[in-house]
Amino acid sequence: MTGLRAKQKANRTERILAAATDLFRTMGYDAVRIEDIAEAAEVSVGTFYNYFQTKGDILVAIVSVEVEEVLLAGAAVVANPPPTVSAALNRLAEVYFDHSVVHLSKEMWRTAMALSILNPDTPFSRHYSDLDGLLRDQMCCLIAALQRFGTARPDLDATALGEALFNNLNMMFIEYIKSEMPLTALKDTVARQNAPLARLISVGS
Amino acid sequence: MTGLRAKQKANRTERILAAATDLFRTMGYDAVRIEDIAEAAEVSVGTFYNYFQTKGDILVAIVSVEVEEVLLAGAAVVANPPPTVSAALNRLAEVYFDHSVVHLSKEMWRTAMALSILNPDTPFSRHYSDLDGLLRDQMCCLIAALQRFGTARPDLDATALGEALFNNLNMMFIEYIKSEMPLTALKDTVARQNAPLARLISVGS
DNA sequence: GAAAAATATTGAATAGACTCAAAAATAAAG
DNA sequence: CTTTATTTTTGAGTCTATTCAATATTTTTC
Repeated sequence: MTGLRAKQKANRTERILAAATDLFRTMGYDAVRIEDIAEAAEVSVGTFYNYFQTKGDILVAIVSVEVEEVLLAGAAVVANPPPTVSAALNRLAEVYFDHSVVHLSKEMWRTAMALSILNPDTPFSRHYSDLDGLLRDQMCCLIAALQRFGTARPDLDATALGEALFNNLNMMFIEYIKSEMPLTALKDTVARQNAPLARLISVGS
Repeated sequence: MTGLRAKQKANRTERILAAATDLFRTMGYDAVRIEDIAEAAEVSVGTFYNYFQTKGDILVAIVSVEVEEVLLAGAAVVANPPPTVSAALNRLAEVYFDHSVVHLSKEMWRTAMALSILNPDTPFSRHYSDLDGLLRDQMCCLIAALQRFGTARPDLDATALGEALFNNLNMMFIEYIKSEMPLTALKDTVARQNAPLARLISVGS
């Protein structure tokens, strides 16, 4: 694994990823041609396709890196949740949304999500879906944690609730990237949607 | 408006739609070229683009027709809901899913959903989003109806709940079309997710 | 009904994602 | 170090969605 080939392969993967990330961010996904990425990475078009199956593949790879960060940020919330159900749900949503929006434009998110639906069997799409699954699990863990802390009613299926709550977040995020909606409106809407559920889930409703 | 032009336009729209529907269903969306559709509709490629902005546009148009049927089927459930919250939620989900699956393959759904995310400003995408909004409203109406019937607790924000419940359905449907999951598994999963919420929403939980 | 204006059709041309057979680079064998 | 085998790179070529200037059709005007 220390052969010349392995080193060059790693190096090229990095160069292509870096070039694509930079170009996507500055010019937007659509405006970037494979030829541009290849040129910036000092590689031929054919080689690009040796490293990534499609143009979308590399975007999903880039987006996956972000989702991993979101996951990390979410773990902090789950480890130390706010004292009420409502605050906890809204806090996790806020952390998710805030982190999702730092490095990636709505266009990039739209494209990545669309491609992960369109082409679910590509390796990077699968990875993306896996990460999504982990986020969902995180929401379930949050509910379970709230139950352990005595904040949420213990007689409820934490998994079922977490899944539904996360799916709502996810769908609202899609709504957000599809529209001109500002981030604050997204958060407000989700908070409004979470409110009655939080009340019902709380101990002593 | 009864001019020759208007008649021909209507006729051509119909021919193109019919040709595309048939070809998409028999060969799958990807395998069909615009040229094929144009030929089958006895029209030139250029004319196709006079009637539909993109290849995806015509698919979204076809899918929208289905969504309109789903909407109609859902209205029947809302007008006459089952006697428990749980049964009502699951009934609506079942009606949605069953109708969605009759005429359209998973590939067609994947493509249509992906395109409506990717390209939200195209006229047909907007129409599709509007229909989605109506479905969401329908779920809200169902909750409100259950409240009127005394089945569901009246002290809850029916809109917020309906939105969240619908978004969960929608996200699970995306999961379904992305995977090999059979329809029964989709229904079971949604039923499991709805269960705790239904219990909480019901009068006298 | 002929001429002018408005609208629609057409298919050859464009652009860009993706492929693939030949060439080059690396590794393994002797 | 050569020779052979394996892996990788390469870019010209393919395929298709999409465009657009020329052509044709329909409508309007007189």
